[in-house]
Amino acid sequence: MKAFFGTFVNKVDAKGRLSVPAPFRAVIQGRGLTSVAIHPSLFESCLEGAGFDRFENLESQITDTFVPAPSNDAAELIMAELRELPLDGEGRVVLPDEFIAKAHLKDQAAFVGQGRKFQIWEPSALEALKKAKLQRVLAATKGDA
Amino acid sequence: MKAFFGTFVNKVDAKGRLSVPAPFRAVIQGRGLTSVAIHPSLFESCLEGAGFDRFENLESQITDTFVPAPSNDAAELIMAELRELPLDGEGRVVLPDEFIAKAHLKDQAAFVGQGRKFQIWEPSALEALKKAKLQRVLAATKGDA
DNA sequence: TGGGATTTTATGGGCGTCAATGGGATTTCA
DNA sequence: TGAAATCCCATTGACGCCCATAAAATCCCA
Repeated sequence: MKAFFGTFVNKVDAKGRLSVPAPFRAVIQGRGLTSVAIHPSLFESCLEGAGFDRFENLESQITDTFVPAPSNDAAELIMAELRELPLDGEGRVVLPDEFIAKAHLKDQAAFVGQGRKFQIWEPSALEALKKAKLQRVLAATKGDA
Repeated sequence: MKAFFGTFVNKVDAKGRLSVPAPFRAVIQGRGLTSVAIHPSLFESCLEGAGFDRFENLESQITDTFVPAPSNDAAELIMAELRELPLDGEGRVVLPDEFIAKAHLKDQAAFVGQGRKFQIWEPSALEALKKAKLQRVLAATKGDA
C-alpha cells in the first residue's frame, strides 16, 4: 500500500482553494478515489486527512447502542467534524472556513505525510512542532547512550 | 544483499542535479528500483538514503491512532521529510532545495557508503567528521594499550 | 604487454510536459 | 435573484526527458 510521505507547502487562495500535492493525489487516485476525507485534529492545531477508506472502519468502532458510551467519544467527535472534500479538475480542494480557522491557516498550508494519513499545518506552526519533536527524540537518544 | 560502500564526490549542478555514483546505482537497480529514498539525518548535517524498500516498514512503526504518541516521534519526523527521488536517464537525482540547505551543500556532494544506507555530505564537513572519528578511535586504542 | 578502440560515467544544456496558481464564467441552491 | 459553489481556461515556472560532450575506465588484439 502506497503511503503519504514528504512535506509540501502550497498556497491557500482567496476562495479557500488548496492544491493537494501531486504525490498525495497519486496515493488517493491509486485507490480509485476522487476525494479526500479531512477533519480537524482533536489534539493539535492542524487538520488530518486521508482517503475516505481510512474512516470507514471508524463507523464500526462506534458501538451502536441507545445508551451513551464514553468509549465512543473520540470516534464520535471525529465523525462529527469529518468532511469529504472532492478534488476539482486541477487537484484542489476547497477548505471550509472552520477548517481554516482551526488550523490557523493564512495564505499557505503544509501537507505533511504520515504514512496512512497526512496532516495540514500552518507552516510556522509546523516548524515549531518539528523542533519540539526533534528535541524529544534527541533527549530519548541521549538517555540510551 | 549488495551493500553501499566507498566514498564518491560528485557535482551539484545549477539545477540541483547530482549523479548517484555508478556502484550505488548498481545496488539500487539490482533490487529492481528506479529511484532512491532520501531524508535529512535527524542527528547530523547530512542526508541519508537507500532504496525505498528500507523505509517501507516505517509506516507500520507509526501507531495509527487519533491520539498523538511520543513514541512515534522519530518515525514521524523521518516520514515527514522523506522523499522518493527518481533517477533520470543518466543516473542523477534532483535534490530539493531544503535538502541542499540542510546538508549545507554547495557545488559538491560526497556519497558515503554505510552498508544498508548511504550518507550525502558537504565534502569539507565530511573531512571534519572523519578527523573527529579517527581521534576517537585513537583515543580508545591508547586507552587499551 | 602495449596501445588503440570501445564503453561507461559524469556533466552540461535544451525543450516539452505537467503541476500549481489565478481569474473568469457558469451553475446551483436558498 | 443574489451569494456561494463548481467548472473551465490561461499563465508560468518547475520538473522530467532527451541529446551532446568529455573524461575515465575497460576491452581487445596484435
